[in-house]
Amino acid sequence: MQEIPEIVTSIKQAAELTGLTEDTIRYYEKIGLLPYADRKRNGHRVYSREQIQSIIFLTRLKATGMTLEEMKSYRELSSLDKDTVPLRLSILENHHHKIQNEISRLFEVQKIIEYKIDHYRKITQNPDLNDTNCTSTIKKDL
Amino acid sequence: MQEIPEIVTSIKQAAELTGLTEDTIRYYEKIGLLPYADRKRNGHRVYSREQIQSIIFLTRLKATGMTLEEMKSYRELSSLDKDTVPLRLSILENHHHKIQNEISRLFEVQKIIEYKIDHYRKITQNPDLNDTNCTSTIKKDL
DNA sequence: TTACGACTTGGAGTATACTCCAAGTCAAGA
DNA sequence: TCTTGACTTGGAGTATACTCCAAGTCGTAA
Repeated sequence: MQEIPEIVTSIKQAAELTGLTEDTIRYYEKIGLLPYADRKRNGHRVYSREQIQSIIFLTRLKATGMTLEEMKSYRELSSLDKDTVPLRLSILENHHHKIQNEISRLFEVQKIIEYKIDHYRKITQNPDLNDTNCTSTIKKDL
Repeated sequence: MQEIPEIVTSIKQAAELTGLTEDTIRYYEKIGLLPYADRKRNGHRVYSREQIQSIIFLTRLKATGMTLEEMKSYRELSSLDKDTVPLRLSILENHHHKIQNEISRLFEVQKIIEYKIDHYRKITQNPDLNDTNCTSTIKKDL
């Protein structure tokens, strides 16, 4: 992780720090996922360290399968008052739950893939094995 | 998981068994991800148990983020001869690797979310806490 | 025989998330 | 002053993965 300066003075730098493209950052602002950024006198965007960190957090949520709309709801609530804390909490809990399921699913598929890899390894290491036989076993679930 | 009959005689049933919609199954066949299915005399699609299982395996790969194009490449290789085994193997190994990374990423985000949930819980359980203080800590990375 | 329901086809339309472009502005250096 | 480069905007275009629709076919039940 790069050091994030106190103030980020160009969209290019913001893109580098967040891993998004400049276009994507502008797009996120356009659809209201990111708040309208402050501009310099010449109209160029400026970001505080906190803003950059909040963008990075969004990219993490995105990486876990949250849609832009869901992130938007969450962000909109975050900028409101105390009353929304239970709502924010439930969004996070909900998402936590989804990720847990996702992780379980991934582990299951991982096991299936490992089983297949094993079969293919056996075939390559022992070319005398009847391929028809092996692949048909594998082909059962492709 | 439902029992899969030896022969599945309607696309509706195939959809129920695989969790896809009828339209999606037709779409997959249209783009060549699924082989052209046998038809009854009236033109309706029929599937063997093995074909249903292979569709289910595809849905699992998809759930792990494999694109339709990647699945298509894999499937096309699977229907070819022994020479493609090393290739199939490398596709699987590659994907296995990707899923491993994905799982690590998910765990990391899970930790961040747990941290936030914790903070929000503290706020709700102790309403006397200065909210401004707490949310600002959280808001640092939104 | 006619109506009905379950399917068929090709093709158009949609949602999501970008990605690209043209035309314009502004500040700094030659 | 002119050019260059980094940005700005609104809007159009693209990729992926469906999703929907109109028109037609087939087999059974009344």
